[in-house]
Amino acid sequence: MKKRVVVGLSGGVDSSVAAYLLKEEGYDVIGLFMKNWHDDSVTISDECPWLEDSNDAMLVAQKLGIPFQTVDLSEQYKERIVDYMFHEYEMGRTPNPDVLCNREIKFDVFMKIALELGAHYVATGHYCRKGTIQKDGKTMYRLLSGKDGNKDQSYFLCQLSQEQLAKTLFPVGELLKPEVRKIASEQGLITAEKRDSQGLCFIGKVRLPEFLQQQLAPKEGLIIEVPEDYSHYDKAMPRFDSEDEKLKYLSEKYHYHASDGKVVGKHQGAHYYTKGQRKGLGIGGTKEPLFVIDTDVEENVIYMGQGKAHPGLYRRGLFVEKEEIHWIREDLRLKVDEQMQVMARIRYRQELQSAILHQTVSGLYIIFDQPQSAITEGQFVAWYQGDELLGSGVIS
RNA sequence: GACCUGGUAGCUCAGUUGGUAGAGCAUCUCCCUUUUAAGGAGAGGGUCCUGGGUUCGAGCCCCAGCCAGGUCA
Repeated sequence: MKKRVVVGLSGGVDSSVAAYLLKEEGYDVIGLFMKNWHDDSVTISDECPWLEDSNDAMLVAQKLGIPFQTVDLSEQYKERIVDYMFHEYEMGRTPNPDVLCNREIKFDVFMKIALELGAHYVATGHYCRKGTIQKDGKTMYRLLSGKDGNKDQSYFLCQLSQEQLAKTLFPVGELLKPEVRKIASEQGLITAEKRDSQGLCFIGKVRLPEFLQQQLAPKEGLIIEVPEDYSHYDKAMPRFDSEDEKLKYLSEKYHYHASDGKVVGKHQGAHYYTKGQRKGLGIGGTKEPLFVIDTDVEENVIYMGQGKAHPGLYRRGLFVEKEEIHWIREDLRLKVDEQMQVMARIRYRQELQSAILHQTVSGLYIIFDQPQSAITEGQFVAWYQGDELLGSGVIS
């Protein structure tokens, strides 16, 4: 009896090839396209993207001779992703909807539908790999980075669980992008030359402030430039009575006040902006570019610092609340006071950075060897050892 | 009131001994990228405060005025 796999066909080349490879391996493959969003008014691209994508997905399924269906998950998307997104921005944080999309939609709602269709596995076109390891007689699943270092998408799957991983296949993870395109081309798949998708996975490219204005009303506020020699930056590292105090100190955020700098302009809402941001503030006249170093949605003030090297941009550490700590490798979960040497990233495609995890009663501190630029609340930090993504959490 | 300094792209400024203007930042576009950022490349943009004058020719010299900042009574 052939094992059944439901492939999430997105209408792109990666999932197309994933479906092809599974079929070649002898699986009973079903193609399923999910529609997540149908409000085209906020997208930048001219045509209606999902219609074209679903059509391409269908043509690929036809070409491969596999059954094809479309499911409309836009309800669940709105509840679990879009609402969360607005809420996070409203609080002045910067969410990562695509990480949530995988945890909540593709590998939850979608996966359940697949299982109802009798599937043993769900497969996607993600560039990452799954491994297994036997431990105490149990099989543990490992999430490994894609072989194509340039396309590695393990970060987007950093919130998956063992249960989700158990039922998942990543057929293109061992391939490089050019190889995927070559296979698609050889098989005459219509998506072979199609551009890689970009932007939010469910909407595509949007102008963020415009998109957010649907629910977050503009309100004018001040932009303040904080000088490089702001008094709190060059404080000498104090002595600490305990390890906890030191961790706290290293991950502490700066708390600015309007009097800490000079007014350089106005903005239309602090919740439209994120730390590290350079474009879109419209303030010129400086020698070096201005970067957002903090946003205060309570006071509706944006703080900026001049130059890539501004001290306000950098911090040695960050904190993840206890209930936000997620271990894919549950067996490696740290106990209070334990530490672990890892490589970590605080956003997609950031080069991995050497860091040490410190588990405390209240949560997990991550202290980097090198100060990191624009550590941003709401984004996910993911930690690795070698190829393997061990766990992740929301930066608080 | 007198004197001084300055008024050049959206902003901050540079412009050599007079030969019809430049840099950074901002903006826009493209590239990169299934988050938000960042990063890379390119483009657009100027009645050189106004009015006279000198000169073959003035942003640069002269005169008057206007505006801004400062100094002195």
